[in-house]
Amino acid sequence: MNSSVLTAGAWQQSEEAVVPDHLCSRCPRGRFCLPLGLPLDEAQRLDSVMRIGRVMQTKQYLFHAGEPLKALYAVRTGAFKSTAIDCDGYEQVIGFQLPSELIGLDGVHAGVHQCSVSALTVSSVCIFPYKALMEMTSDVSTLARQLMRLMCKEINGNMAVIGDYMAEERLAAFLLGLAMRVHPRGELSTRVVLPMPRADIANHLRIAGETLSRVLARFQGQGLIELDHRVMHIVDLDGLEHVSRRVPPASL
Amino acid sequence: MNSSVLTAGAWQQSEEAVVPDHLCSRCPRGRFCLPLGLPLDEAQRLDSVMRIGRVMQTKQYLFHAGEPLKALYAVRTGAFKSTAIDCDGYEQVIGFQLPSELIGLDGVHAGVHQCSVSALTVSSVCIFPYKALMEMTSDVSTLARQLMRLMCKEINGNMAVIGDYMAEERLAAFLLGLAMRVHPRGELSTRVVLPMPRADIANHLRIAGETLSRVLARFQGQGLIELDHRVMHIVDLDGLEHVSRRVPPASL
DNA sequence: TGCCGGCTTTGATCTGGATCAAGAGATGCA
DNA sequence: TGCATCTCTTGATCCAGATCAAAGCCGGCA
Repeated sequence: MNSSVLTAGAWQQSEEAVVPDHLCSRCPRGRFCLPLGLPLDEAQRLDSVMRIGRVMQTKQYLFHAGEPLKALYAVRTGAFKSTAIDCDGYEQVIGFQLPSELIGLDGVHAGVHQCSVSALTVSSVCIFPYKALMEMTSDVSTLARQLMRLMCKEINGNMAVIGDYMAEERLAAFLLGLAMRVHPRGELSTRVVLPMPRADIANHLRIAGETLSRVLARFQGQGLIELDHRVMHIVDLDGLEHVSRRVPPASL
Repeated sequence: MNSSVLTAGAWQQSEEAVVPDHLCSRCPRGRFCLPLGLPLDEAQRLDSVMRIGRVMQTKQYLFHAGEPLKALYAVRTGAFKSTAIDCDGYEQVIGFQLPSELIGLDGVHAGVHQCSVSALTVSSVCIFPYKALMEMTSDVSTLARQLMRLMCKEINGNMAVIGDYMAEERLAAFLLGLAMRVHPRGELSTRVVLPMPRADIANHLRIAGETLSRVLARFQGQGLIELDHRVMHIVDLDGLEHVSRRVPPASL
């Protein structure tokens, strides 16, 4: 066993970390990733299925919409965005995936991916070949339940984008959501590195880039956040939560 | 067997019809209602479970949000609306239910209804006590699959309300959706009686009542529809579809 | 028959956010 | 090191739709 110990945040975002070993049952993220809730012996069965993906460069695609579902992926390091093409041919940013989050559920229903997923920064993933995973679920019912749970979460997760909230509410909810997800299942972190460009955030929230920029400036003026390029500090958590109050929590 | 024969539209909307008998396996709507796709012998098993509800008066509630799920309901005659209360205490119209459509799926997940459902006109329903229904699904797998199908449909059905479509697109999609649903699974009917007041439509589509009124006027001016109070004729189907083109079909 | 209270339409004005336009930092590359 | 490009911010203007306000219109009821 590798003796290096990871601190809670060591593997998050841009701070690359050496993973102690390549087993779900030993992974420091494991408690919050696909093996969440699995008893140790079942988590160990995941080890035999999981493979480590090659390092992915910025803008490199994990898969494209229309391709058959071959595997599910868990983000190991970095960040991804999933996009779809709308009926007028414009790209829609469906969502972002941070470390320990699952990618590929969009392809489960039809067996074909509905979105394209690309890396926002240098990133890496764990690969769970879908066929092998499904074979496991038949006798590991906890895993099946966990997959269902993650699907529901995915469905709910996009609630903030829908509804007719205004730009401030959407953005506040989005920033809080990110802050919650940086430490998965841990408490909210007040320092967040935004791994995506402004344009992607604006697209995802369905507001113009200019509006995003202005609302961010307003939030800073109101002392809700401090922002230096991609690095955000949440200064007034309660204030930010109050702005987003109308948007349902949408997270689990 | 009752010898009276119903024409395709006889039971729809305000035209009250005598139902030949009170069995799912004999019901003229059955082909498009809960028993859809069930082999005859399994449809007959539904008969033993189904009960006929009393006539419901306008504005009378079928159930309220927060009440435990006791039964699923199929609309027999009339129309219903389902509503929820948002975080500011305002009523949100979630959707409308027309004859042969199922009511109560909102309570399946939590065992407690998430919406309140009330009659828009004098209406009647078929009642399927949930417990008995669930006991059936365990050995009638077709029924379980049908229930899943209807749930997915319900989830998809509200897609038009989300997304950032403009008032014209939303409304065109809504009117087309109604026209499709009046003859369930049959072809679209060009004459539709809107069973709900304008205010409910506006609330559901998240536009102001005044905007709704103006867009309806515009549609008439453009020769897309003709409208006399609650009675709508679709004049230019292709035109209406073109206006709604950006909104995903959302129906099955 | 005439009045009252819901609905629905129509008009005037206001506003959040989009769009257009231009400048200011960053970042990359030769 | 300097130019080109991309990203982000800031300012000006425009527009869809909300809001405010005031009629019509209809059905119910005394």
